[in-house]
Amino acid sequence: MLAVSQLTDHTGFWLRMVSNAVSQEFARKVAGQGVTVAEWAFMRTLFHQDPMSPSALASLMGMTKGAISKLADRLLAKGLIIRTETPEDRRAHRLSLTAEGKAKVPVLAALADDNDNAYFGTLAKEDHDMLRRILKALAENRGLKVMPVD
Amino acid sequence: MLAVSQLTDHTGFWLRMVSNAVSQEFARKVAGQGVTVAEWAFMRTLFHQDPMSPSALASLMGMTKGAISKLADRLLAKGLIIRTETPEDRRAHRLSLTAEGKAKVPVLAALADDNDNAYFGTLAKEDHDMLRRILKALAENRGLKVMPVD
DNA sequence: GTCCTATGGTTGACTAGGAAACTATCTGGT
DNA sequence: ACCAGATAGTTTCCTAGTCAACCATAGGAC
Repeated sequence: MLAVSQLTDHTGFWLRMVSNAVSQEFARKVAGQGVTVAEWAFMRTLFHQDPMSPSALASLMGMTKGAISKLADRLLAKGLIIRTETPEDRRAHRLSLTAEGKAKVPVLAALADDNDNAYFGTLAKEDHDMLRRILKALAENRGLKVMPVD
Repeated sequence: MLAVSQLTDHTGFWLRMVSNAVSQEFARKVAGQGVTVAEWAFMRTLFHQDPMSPSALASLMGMTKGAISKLADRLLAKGLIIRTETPEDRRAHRLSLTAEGKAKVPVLAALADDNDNAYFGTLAKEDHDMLRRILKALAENRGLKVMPVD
């Protein structure tokens, strides 16, 4: 059959379009603070449990340990985290925010709040609630639990 | 202020989570047909207007001309498109689907339909309609018009 | 007709991630 | 005690984008 559906027939198309716009705008905002979105996700995760091992980070962030290793290198170079060895297990490392890193998290969190508001604050409250409810249901349906970083 | 909002407080978080899951699942499906999502978007665009210049593709797909140039190289290597010079303007090229490329589009389009259905077909009709309406409104609010490829 | 600039496309340097190979260390079975 | 996996991280190679420099050609000003 040669019938090719329109792109805009797909709900996934609109979802992706809006999601990309929200993410790209956020990326621009955090870039103003000298960090990438992945770096922000890393710092936020550490902020809530500090210290943490690279592999725990990888699992929470849905990234490979290779990616985490390099991400940690960059944050280290920026002075936002420190990496220490553990005496109990000489293979393991512990990652921890520096004072500078800790101080940056609330600033970035405020940008995240702003960004969400800028996009979804324009919706009527009932539409916003509806949207959240449906998205959450879709996520739970699928058993999604990993942080969306990319 | 040290209050750092929860990740899950943000609608953008849920949006990204679902959007990524839908896209990654689709990427897996088209990979089974030997193409990437970007290649599919390229072919679909060409299918609806053939031939087309690389720069027109770039503009429609929201990618740089550099990316389109390399994408075209890959599709060329796979025998899915051809690249011809134009006599009127010796700088310009024209890209066109091969017979094989043309034949592949409906197959891939069916996968896109399947994927959308698999995710959103589970919603109650009124929820699905609501979701589409809200997403479209958000997109139009922001004047979004570029195809979300990434 | 000759420049000067705009345009179409390609290429190279760079970024960020995944997959898999690799190194070091730990742990459990014997 | 030893060795065979298992586990923690790093590194290398690959892919797929962007950005900016580049080359070729077109087209207009004069």
